[in-house]
Amino acid sequence: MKPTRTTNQKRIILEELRKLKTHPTAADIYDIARRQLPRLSLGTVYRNLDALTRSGEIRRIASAGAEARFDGNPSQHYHVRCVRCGRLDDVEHPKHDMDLVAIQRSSGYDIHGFELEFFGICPMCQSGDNESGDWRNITNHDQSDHAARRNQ
Amino acid sequence: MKPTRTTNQKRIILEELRKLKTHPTAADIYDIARRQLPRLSLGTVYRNLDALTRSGEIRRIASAGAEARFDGNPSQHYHVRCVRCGRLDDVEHPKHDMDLVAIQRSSGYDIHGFELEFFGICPMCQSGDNESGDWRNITNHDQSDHAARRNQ
DNA sequence: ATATTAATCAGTAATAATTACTATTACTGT
DNA sequence: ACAGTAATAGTAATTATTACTGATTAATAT
Repeated sequence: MKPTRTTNQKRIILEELRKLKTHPTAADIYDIARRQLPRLSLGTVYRNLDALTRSGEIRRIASAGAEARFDGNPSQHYHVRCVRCGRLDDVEHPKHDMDLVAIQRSSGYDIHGFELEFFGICPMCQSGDNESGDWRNITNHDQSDHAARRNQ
Repeated sequence: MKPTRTTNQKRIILEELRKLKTHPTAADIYDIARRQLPRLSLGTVYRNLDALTRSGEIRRIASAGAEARFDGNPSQHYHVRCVRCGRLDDVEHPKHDMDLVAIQRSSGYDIHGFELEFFGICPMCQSGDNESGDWRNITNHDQSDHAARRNQ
């Protein structure tokens, strides 16, 4: 019912995202995929990332107010985010067995799943120069760092 | 070292947020607080919500690409989000004891805490008209619903 | 109480991420 | 080959959030 053509653009976006161990933004993927598709448009990247997320082939990772990150590995696993620089890593998953049924009962929601994200200071920032205090107890990037990462 | 004055604006923003059981956006709080402070500026709302979040008096709730939500209850508890309409509720917390030390060891991060968010379809959307399929397995609002909620 | 002064504010402009729009391109089925 | 339509590139628009500037105002010391 939902038409879904496998276009070159979609295929390459998915391939490139799967190659990465990191969790890039839409703009990151745009930069990378454009090496193979010079005429690629950013809108196409967003559209395909949405479609791939909806079909469950990738995951869209929630983050506070900042840009969305994408994860080529759709299987259940968790993340750690650095509250200083915004870095996002996978985490060895302790395999938590949430009682989704109980939550379903108490909330009335039809529960599909859950997201678990740890936050703290990454190794680089621990040993680092970044003198600024904590920023948004739940995440968010240091503007300058982020800009730097993006413009390199 | 961090100067923090108790202004009328900050006090009322905090009071109003605490009164609410819901998890409003900055714009929602702006609308509400303006009933007492007609000259209030949206920038002031953002600035104070940031400050309150940093001081730990409130919580900022993240979601990918969507607006930030704020929670007047800073104590540890979890949320459910409706993937159709974006509604966000508190959840009876099963009191999970995460082994933060283990994650700290395996990740190298200095872990401060974690976020746990469930997602699914809220009661209203279950019994509802909303025919659109799932939208972003991790959150995000149905535009029209959201606009409607906002403009009422 | 009053003056001082630096934090905060209102108002507005700017930024950044994302989405919407439109004419064109390229699959797909006949 | 051709019609029909999904998807695209390019661009404009929208939305949330942040930055800036001159005016206020809460805290502090007189």
